[in-house]
Amino acid sequence: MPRKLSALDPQRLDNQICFAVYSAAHAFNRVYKPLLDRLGLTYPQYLVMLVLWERDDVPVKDIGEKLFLDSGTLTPLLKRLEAAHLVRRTRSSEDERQVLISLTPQGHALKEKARAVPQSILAASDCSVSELVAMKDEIVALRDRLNAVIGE
Amino acid sequence: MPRKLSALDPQRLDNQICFAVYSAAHAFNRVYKPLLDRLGLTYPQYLVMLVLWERDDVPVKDIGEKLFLDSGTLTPLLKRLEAAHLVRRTRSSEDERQVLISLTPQGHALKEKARAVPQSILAASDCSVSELVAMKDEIVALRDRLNAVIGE
DNA sequence: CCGCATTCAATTGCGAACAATTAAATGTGA
DNA sequence: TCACATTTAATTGTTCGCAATTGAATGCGG
Repeated sequence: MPRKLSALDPQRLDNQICFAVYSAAHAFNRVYKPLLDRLGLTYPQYLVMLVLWERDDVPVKDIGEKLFLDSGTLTPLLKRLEAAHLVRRTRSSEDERQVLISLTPQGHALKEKARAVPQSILAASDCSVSELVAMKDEIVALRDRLNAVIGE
Repeated sequence: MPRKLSALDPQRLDNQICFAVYSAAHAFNRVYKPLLDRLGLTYPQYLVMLVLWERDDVPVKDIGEKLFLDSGTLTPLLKRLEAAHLVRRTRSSEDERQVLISLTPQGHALKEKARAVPQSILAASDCSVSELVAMKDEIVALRDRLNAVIGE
């Protein structure tokens, strides 16, 4: 009978990388919360703003592809950003199916106020930049392998 | 003016480890979905079952500490597991404030049916066990450092 | 023993996340 | 041109996740 096999038991919570990732995501969320509260954003809203700060006037679909989110998540989220006067939602005239998301002046201005956020996160990570970059690349590679098997 | 600094821009989406973790968590969720559907569980419910398969008759608080979740999340989730006849919820007689969660026979039996899940995830990860263990340990260490700064 | 803080679960309200469906616009083939 | 499939958002319904509050049980100091 196994006695000290717990360190190898694949059915054990602490041996599962998925739980490590899951709980790390929540930990990030909790660290971000007070920083983003000051900006009036939730974390997913912050991600959308990051996308828009890189490229403005983007269809909902493109945002979804960048963030791996669908319209069921994005539509209400974008309506809240619109209600907060950070973005505008306009039907494309070329393709009436698309809704283009563009930044308002307030949305643009928020980028400056958000500049300190990544530094705060880096500090909370208590880790060198190079270590974080290496981890990030590994996690992204894992994510992409997982996403690859979704469509069989 | 910066031209090719995007690889260093800390405000760029793809440079943020938090987004890597966030999107990897969702990717795991999508891979788990079809596997857990067969067990009639969601991913957070599966995590609770993993805890209970390790130790039965646990107060809600202990489950919350293991999974970093609070009663606002766990109470309704546990009620759904109870409705599915996988767990029982009983007030502790020693301390009437506590609700003890115990497995039903069906709940116990589900552990066998769930045995194949970690292997499927490993296969989807397309990665050696030792690599995954190393990544897991790094991510857990990062998570614990993040959680450490929450309470200042 | 009593008053009071603490602990624990439950509740309420809001914002994701996603499956499934709907509806409108567009593209394509006969 | 017209039937039909595809694309794109929006909608509906269920489940998380958490902040804030509530209420009951417990523990502690005086």
